Amino acid sequence: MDKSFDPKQIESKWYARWEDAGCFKPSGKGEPYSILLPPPNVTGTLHMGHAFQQTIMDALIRHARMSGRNTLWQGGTDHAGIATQKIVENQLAAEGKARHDLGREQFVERVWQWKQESGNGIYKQMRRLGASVDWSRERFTMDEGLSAAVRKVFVEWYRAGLIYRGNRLVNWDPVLMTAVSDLEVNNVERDGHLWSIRYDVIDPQPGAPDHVVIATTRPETMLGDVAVAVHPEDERYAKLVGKRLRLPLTNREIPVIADDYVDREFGTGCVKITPAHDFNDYAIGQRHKLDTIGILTLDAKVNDNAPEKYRGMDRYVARKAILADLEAEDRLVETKPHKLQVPVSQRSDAVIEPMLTDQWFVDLTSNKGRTAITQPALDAVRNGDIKFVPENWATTYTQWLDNIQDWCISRQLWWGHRIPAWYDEAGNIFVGEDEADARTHASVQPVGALKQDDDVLDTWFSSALWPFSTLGWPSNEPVKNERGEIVANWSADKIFLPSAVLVTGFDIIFFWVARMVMTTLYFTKQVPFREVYINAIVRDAEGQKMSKSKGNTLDPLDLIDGITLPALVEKSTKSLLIPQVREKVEKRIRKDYPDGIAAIGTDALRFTFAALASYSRTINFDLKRADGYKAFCNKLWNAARFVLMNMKDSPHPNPPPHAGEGGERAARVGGGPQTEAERWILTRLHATLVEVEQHFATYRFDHLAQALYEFVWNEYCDWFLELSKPALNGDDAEAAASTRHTLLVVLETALRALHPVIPFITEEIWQSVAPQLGLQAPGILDRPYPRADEFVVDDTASAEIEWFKAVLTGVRKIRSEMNIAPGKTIPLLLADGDADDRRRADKFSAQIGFLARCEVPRWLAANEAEPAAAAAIVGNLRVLIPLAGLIDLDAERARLKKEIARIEGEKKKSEGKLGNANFVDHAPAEVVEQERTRLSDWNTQLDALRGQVERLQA
RNA sequence: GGGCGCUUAGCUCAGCGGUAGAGCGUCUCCUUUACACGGAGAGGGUCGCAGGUUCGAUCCCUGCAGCGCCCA
Repeated sequence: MDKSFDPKQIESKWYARWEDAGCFKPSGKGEPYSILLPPPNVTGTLHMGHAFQQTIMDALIRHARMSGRNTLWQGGTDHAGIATQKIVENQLAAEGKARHDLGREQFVERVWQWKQESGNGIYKQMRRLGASVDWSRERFTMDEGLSAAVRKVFVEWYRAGLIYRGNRLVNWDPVLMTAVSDLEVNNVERDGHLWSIRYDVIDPQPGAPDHVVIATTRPETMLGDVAVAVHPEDERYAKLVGKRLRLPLTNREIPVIADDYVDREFGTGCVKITPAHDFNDYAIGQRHKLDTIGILTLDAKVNDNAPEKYRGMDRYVARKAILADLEAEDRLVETKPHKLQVPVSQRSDAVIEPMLTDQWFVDLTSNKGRTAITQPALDAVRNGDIKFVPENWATTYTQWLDNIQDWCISRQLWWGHRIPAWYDEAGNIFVGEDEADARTHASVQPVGALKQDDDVLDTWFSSALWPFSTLGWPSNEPVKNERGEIVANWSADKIFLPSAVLVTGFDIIFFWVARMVMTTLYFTKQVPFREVYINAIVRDAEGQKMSKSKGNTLDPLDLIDGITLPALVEKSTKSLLIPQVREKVEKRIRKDYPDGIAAIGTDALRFTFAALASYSRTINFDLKRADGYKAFCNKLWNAARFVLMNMKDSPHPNPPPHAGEGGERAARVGGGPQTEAERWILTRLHATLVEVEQHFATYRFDHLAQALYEFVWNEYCDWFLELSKPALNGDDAEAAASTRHTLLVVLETALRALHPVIPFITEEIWQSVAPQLGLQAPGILDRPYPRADEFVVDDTASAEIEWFKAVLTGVRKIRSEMNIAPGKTIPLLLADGDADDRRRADKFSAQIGFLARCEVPRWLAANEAEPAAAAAIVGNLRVLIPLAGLIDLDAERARLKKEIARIEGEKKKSEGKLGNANFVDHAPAEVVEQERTRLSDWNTQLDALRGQVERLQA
């Protein structure tokens, strides 16, 4: 093995070998355990969030696989309707073409081509991350099988009366020219104005107002006004209710109505009502049975319902014209600055226009829809069939479902699942798997030819079916891909439903999680998953959201492979079009990464993600932490080097010295480990594995990572490896052989325990370690995940080693604080102490000498004069380092006094507690007892320290 | 407006009723035969503020302040 760990060399080879050997396919044995991969969009490349999420999932699935479960983690991607269509449209635009120039068929063909390239990029990235997904069952939301599932669901729900078509107000993106989900609309605060406009009353009554003043942020919509509303209890306008107003510019007559939706405090208390272009107004319009007058075209220009002079104007141009005309008529009473919430499309940044259009909806709110779909989805979480982790996300889920609207599922796009509905020339609707099926189920005789609906379904409609469509539903036959390979077989694969856990971001609880629950419950009568682990959102080290325009994004591959500063600047700025932004981003990158990014490798990146994955809802990704875990990988690597260097050089060099098959079993049978150090490290291994198992069960990857980190570094490397050195080189051949074996056993076990988090390095090292133990398995994946109960707990041995560590630490402290050169061998005297101390000192004398760099410790004879010395206190034992030529008397006195002061403080605290009758009476007995023990320990130490100071005064 | 969360060492974060922790950074010493991506040690925190519950509060409760997210 090389002297230091080089991720590049080892990562390249293992993934392909694992995949070729079929390691990621279900074993067919054991209890099923599956994880649903949130299918990445084919549009993109993987970002830090994906890398984080996939690390978590991969750790879980590898753990389950090694634990003997029949695991399935199926690979796949999502067609991402709008986003993908937009990308290809942009490509066309660069060629000076629009999608209509190609026509639907050719355009879709072109998207498929692009999907092929892009999807492969994602798969490559996932492989670099080590994600152990089963690629042989790769699915795509638009492949034939999944499309069949979409048609089936649509048709069944339609025939069950749960899908309907209606002319309703929807969020319309006038740039992309499609409806979008309310979840894809951001309300952004913008600076605008509030205009007050005077509408005159027709035939005013004496004593009653002859006009009203309405306030609006969108004056152009007045062309579609159908009423003015006031609050029913507003006395100012009581006499006007039922009167008619003259709508300026159009001369239309509109009524004054009363509705308690109106906020009397806002503006003048009069609200113009435009049902065709505002959601609240639409609701009022429905209540009062008002007309709707749409005044905008689908690309947000004024249409023919408006006076001729405004027709064809863009909505904002029209606004200016209208304000000017109102001003000219002296109807503009006031203009003042106003902050308002503007709905902006996440997809195009265009301002959303509420628009009355014909769309398809899933009924989630009528009695029928609620009973069939919404309520079961709520119940599944409320009754615990599905658990959220952390559990407070269940609140988010249930509150959203409690206030849900019908789901608009149609999109005016070309890329997606075409809606399986046909219209005849009379406008009748025919729904079916295909045209023939639609005709078969027709309730009326079609008039003329049938024409299929032009629209496609919301992408989430197909994603919602992912839990079962990927397993082959609804086909009863094995499903094949275009290469003729079987990718799913519902009758056999349904054992993987429900999946064990869904790992996903909180931002798609509504989009995806809730909808999967709805569809899966409805069509399979099962929950899609038992648990939902909501992973944190990855932010930069300062907690800022990662965004390209801020220049704080990180590409996981750049962390893995490293990148130079110029390359990083180039790649981060090339897609930025605005020079100022580009400059800002470049500046930031030069400041944050003056030397570029050093390669840390996949394993260190994954370990970092794990270490950061607490229940917190964001993680701030700190490169410095990643560096620390790179060092951990190197530590592990070198520990393995040490172990292997110390193995004897022969074909079966280290047969287990104790009978038994597997290494870990050998450690506890037969002669058993010969030294206490071995029994101690095996005890620590047991404790670590107990912890690890809990942390897997509770998704506390941070604790999991820390437990393994501490075991490997602070126990195995810092102590066991060091303790093994004297044993390996000592006279006791049996102890040396046993130690050699235990070094291997613990290392091999630690590698397996770590494998789910850091797969590459553990496999690489394992390949060298396994032959030493005579293990026959081809790779670490074929080995079982270690279990705590395979290792014997020996508390006696642990106590011995803890004593040893205390002695050694005491000596080291003195050496360091007294500036004794680390290389210098010093004499060591032992004084006081009890029989145990004598026994232990005798037993560990060689190790103490070796690790403390001292002569063999010698007990002070009963009547021997004690030399001036620095002392480490271990219980009743004093470990003395004679001062002569080594230590400054004053420095040692100062050191002791400082220590005395510290312990006096602790003692006082203890005495305070025990002197408090309330504490002694009320606190649990064991707490009081513990406090008494502590006090007694403080006293022992103080006595020894004070005695030592006195001796030095003499 | 409704809901959720956060505030602990210089930085990034654990802990959550009984002796305040980790990684990185800082300081000192050391190129000791696994590792300088290392070793040995040190320093560093009135756990946001104010009340309350309790024998005891960083931890539970209430209020306040600041920060953030989601929904309307």
